[in-house]
Amino acid sequence: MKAPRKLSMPLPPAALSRLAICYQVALRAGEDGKENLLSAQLAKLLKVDETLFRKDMAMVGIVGKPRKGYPVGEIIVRLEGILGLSEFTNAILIGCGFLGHALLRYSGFGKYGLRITAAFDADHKKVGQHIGDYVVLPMEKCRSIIETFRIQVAILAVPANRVQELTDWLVERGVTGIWNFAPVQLKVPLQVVVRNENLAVGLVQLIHHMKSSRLSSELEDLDTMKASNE
Amino acid sequence: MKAPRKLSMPLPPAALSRLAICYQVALRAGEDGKENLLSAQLAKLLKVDETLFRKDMAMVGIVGKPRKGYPVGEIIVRLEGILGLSEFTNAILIGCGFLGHALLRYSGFGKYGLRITAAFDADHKKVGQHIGDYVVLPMEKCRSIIETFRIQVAILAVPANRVQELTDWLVERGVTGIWNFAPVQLKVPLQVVVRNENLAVGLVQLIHHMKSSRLSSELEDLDTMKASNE
DNA sequence: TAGATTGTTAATCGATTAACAATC
DNA sequence: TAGATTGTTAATCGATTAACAATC
Repeated sequence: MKAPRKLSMPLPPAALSRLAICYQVALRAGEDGKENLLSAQLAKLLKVDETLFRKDMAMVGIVGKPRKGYPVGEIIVRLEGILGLSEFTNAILIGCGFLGHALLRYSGFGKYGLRITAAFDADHKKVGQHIGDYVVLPMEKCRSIIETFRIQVAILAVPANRVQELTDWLVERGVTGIWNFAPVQLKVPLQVVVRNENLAVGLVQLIHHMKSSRLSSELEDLDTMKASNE
Repeated sequence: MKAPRKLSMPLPPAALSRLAICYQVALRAGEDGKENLLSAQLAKLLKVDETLFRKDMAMVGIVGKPRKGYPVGEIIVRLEGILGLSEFTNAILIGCGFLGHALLRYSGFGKYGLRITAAFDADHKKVGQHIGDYVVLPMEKCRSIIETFRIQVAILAVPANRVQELTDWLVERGVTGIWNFAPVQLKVPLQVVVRNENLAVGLVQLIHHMKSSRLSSELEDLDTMKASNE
């Protein structure tokens, strides 16, 4: 067996997202009482080739047994380590509009190592409002919270025209990770990591896939017609 | 010049998401009154190599002028065609919880060719509620709306344990595109296109990037220290 | 004209798949 | 043992980058 990669060695981004999904699937299978999963099953769910899936497992040091498959428990434990889910990361959320609401109410982040420490909004009408377990704080408090809790990550659910300015401010105050929900490409210094959650990209992909798959099935129909004429 | 690809020829997925982002950036630049953009500027925003960006432009038949750059107006018009944003797609939204709320309130989908025709919820307590321009309808109405408006796309913001069953039902009724916001890998027939908007994947990527970039900067520091000792 | 910038072809790189060996 | 399934090495494929030519 080849040595699995070290804990913090960066994983190829494509592999990383497959592993994140694999973790989800394994969690769910564990809840259903499954103890082992075959690479064929998992690969089908993830829509990847079986071989690729096995390579991913090998890469993170998860070993399966021929005829039994991969142990669900070990997938979960290993991936928690590799994906960095076992240590908590402190985050703040800024922007308590409808999207901010939804994010604050979503209880699933904890499972992925993210703890939302506080929620802020620049709109004083929103300050003081209760959202789930949170009370919306004014931006004036933001600085001290960042310092006190050593906040590393900011989740930005603010309007597109505010987000760059806000980002600059946060970066100056030491935030090194931005989870950006506005459809804007942020300019940040090299040491800051930005992840854009850009719904438009998803939407474009969906529509484009639909159009091109419709087209290709029409072409197949044509082929079939031709073939049946011959 | 090489011939640009035909309208519905499928684009490589990576290129597709770059183009979607490019479209966003161009829209914004247009609003700011910019008439041309240099490949260097755009590439920097998209965090890709300039050459790659130019290849993307060439692929969709957008031509720039040396020393002037690419015309913003043409980027917008061309990409609207290529990305399929000029024809409308009818969609329904199912699940009017906090996330569903946020999606219904978000007015930006129209710009990307998606029209949300109606919103549904299985919970009768939610039925009748007003959310933005919508009134929540009961699932019983879903079937007739799908037929009447020839709905192709369903946006699913329902709990994870319901989403597969709902998907099966929708697929039987002719829906061919699913925009899934639950963290579940859906099983669908081949002709159905699924796009998962999986926040966990984004979160894992963000955290992993932060950890590995922190690590690599520490390694650099070590290198610098070594170098200065020599 | 010279220089900046676009456009294209060739080289590289990394990710995926195919083929096969190892193991239960 | 035979057969199914995992694990690994080699081959392929596609995407990105480098080098350079074309153009304003």
